[in-house]
Amino acid sequence: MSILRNIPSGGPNISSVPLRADKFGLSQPFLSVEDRHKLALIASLRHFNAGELICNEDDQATFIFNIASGVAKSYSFLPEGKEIIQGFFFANDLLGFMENGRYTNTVKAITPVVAFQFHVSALEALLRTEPDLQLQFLAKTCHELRLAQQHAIALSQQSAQKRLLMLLNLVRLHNEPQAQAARQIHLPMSRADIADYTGLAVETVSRNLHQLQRQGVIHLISPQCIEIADEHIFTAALAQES
Amino acid sequence: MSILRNIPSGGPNISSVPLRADKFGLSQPFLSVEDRHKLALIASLRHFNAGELICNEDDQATFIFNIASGVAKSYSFLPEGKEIIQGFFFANDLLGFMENGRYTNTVKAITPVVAFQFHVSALEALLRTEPDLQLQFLAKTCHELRLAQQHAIALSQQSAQKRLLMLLNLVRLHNEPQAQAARQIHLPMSRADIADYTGLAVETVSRNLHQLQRQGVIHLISPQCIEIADEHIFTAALAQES
DNA sequence: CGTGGAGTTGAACGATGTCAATCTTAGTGG
DNA sequence: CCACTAAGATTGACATCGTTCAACTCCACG
Repeated sequence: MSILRNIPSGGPNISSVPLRADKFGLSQPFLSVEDRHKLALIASLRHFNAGELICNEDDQATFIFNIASGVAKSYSFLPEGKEIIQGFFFANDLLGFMENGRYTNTVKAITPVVAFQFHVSALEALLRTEPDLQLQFLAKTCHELRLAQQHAIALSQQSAQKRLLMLLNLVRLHNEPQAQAARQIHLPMSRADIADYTGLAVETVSRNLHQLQRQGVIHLISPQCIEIADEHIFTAALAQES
Repeated sequence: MSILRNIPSGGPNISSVPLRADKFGLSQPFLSVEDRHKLALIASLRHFNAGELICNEDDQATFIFNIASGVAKSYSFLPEGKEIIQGFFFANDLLGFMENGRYTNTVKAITPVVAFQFHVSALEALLRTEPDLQLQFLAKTCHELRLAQQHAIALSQQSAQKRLLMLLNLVRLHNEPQAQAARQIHLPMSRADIADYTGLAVETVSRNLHQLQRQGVIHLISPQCIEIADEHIFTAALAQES
C-alpha cells in the first residue's frame, strides 16, 4: 500500500469505546491491524490548512474522513446568524456524518489537518462485507452520540464557569501525555470558538477564565495555554454543588 | 412467531433517515418485512407503566429496547442534583445505548410504554450475520446523534421562547396526523420535564408559554394541549432573527 | 512603525433563576 | 355527591448573572 508507506501513523484508525464490556476490560478501543489494512485499501490522504473547509452542511456527501492528525470543529448556523460549535474532532475521529446523502454539519480545520478520505460508496461496500468492522463504526457513532449529550449537559449548566471547566476537561483528554503530566491544557481553538461551543459571549469567556485564575483553579499562561493550578481544586470545581 | 401474532404493530420496527440518498428519494425509512421478522425471532414484549424505569445509567446493559407505543424520557443527573433530559423516545425508537456494557442514560416511561426487548448478545450476533440490518442500526444511531445536536442547538438559544418553540416543534412531529392537521400539539410530558429538557426553570417555562399565547403564536388549551394559533406566525417565530 | 485581529476590561441593561404564595386539577375517601 | 389532599401549574417580587456596547490592550505581521 503506497498510502501506508507514506505516513508514519500506520493507516486509518478509529478511537472508540467498546459497546460491550470485554472480558479483558477496556481492550480493543482501536481497530485491529487487519481492519486498518482493509480501510487503507480504499483510503486516500488529504491535507487541510488551518481554517480550511473539510465538508459543508447540506452538500452532497461523497467522502467520509478519518483524522490522522490535527484538530477540526463541527458547527451549524443558528437562525440569528450566529454559529454553534457542535464538537471538536481530534486524531482517530470520524467525520462527515450524513443523512439522505448530505452532510449534517460543516467541518473546518482549526489547525493543519491530515486525514484519510473514503468514498462513501466504497466504505459502505466494505462495511457490508465486514460486519465486525461495521460494529466498530457503530461503536464510534454511539460514542459521538455520548459526546453530543455531554455537550448538551455542558450547555445546560447555569454557571459560565462550569461550562468552561467542562470544555477544558474535554480538551485536556486529547492533549499530549507530556502536556497532561505538566497539568497544562493546550487550546487549539480561539476564544470565539470556545464561546460558540459553550453558548456564551466572548467577553463572558474571557471574564470567567480570569475569575477562575483569581480563584486559584487555573493559571493563564498564554491565551492558548492554560495550566491547572491544583489538580484537586480543578476536579472539585467540576463536580461542585453550587 | 407468537410475538407477531399477539401484537397489532407487526413486530419490531425502527424509524430512521437513510444515510445515503436513495434513487427513490426518502424511501426505506423503516425496516423491511424480512428484517422485522428476523428481529421478532429474538424479541420479547415488555409493558411499562407511566413513571416506570426502563433502564438505569451505569447498570449492566443486558437488553436493548424498541418502543412499539408510548413515550419515554432519557435523562442524566447533573452535579448539582438536578437532572437534564437528553431526549424523548417515541414509537419505533431504539433505546438502551451503552458503553463498556453499561447503559449511558437512565430511561423512564412517561406514558404507558409497550416495547420489544432484545438480549444484547442475541442482537449483536444477529447484526454480525446481517450487515444490511446493521446498517439500519447505524443510520438510526446517526439520527439520534443528529437529534442530540439539535438539542444542543436548542440549549444554546439565548431566549427561553425559542427553546420552547424548538421543543414544541419536536414534539409536534411525533403527534398523530389528525392532531397535526388540527394544529394541536399534545404534550405527553410535564412542565418539569420541559424545564429539564430546555435547561430552564419551571416558572420560566410557564411564563414564556403564556407570553407566546399573548403574542398570538400559540393557544394554551390545557396544560398538556397546545394549539398553534397561526401556522405562519409559528414557523416565523422559530426562525426569527432576534 | 503602523495596521488589524484577537483578547481583555468596564458599565448598564435585561432576562432568567430563586423564593414564596396562589390556583387548578385529579384522585381519594367520607 | 362533596370535601379533602397532594401534585402540578401559575403568578408575583426581587436579585443575579450574562449580554451588549464600547473602549482599550496586546501581539503578529507587513
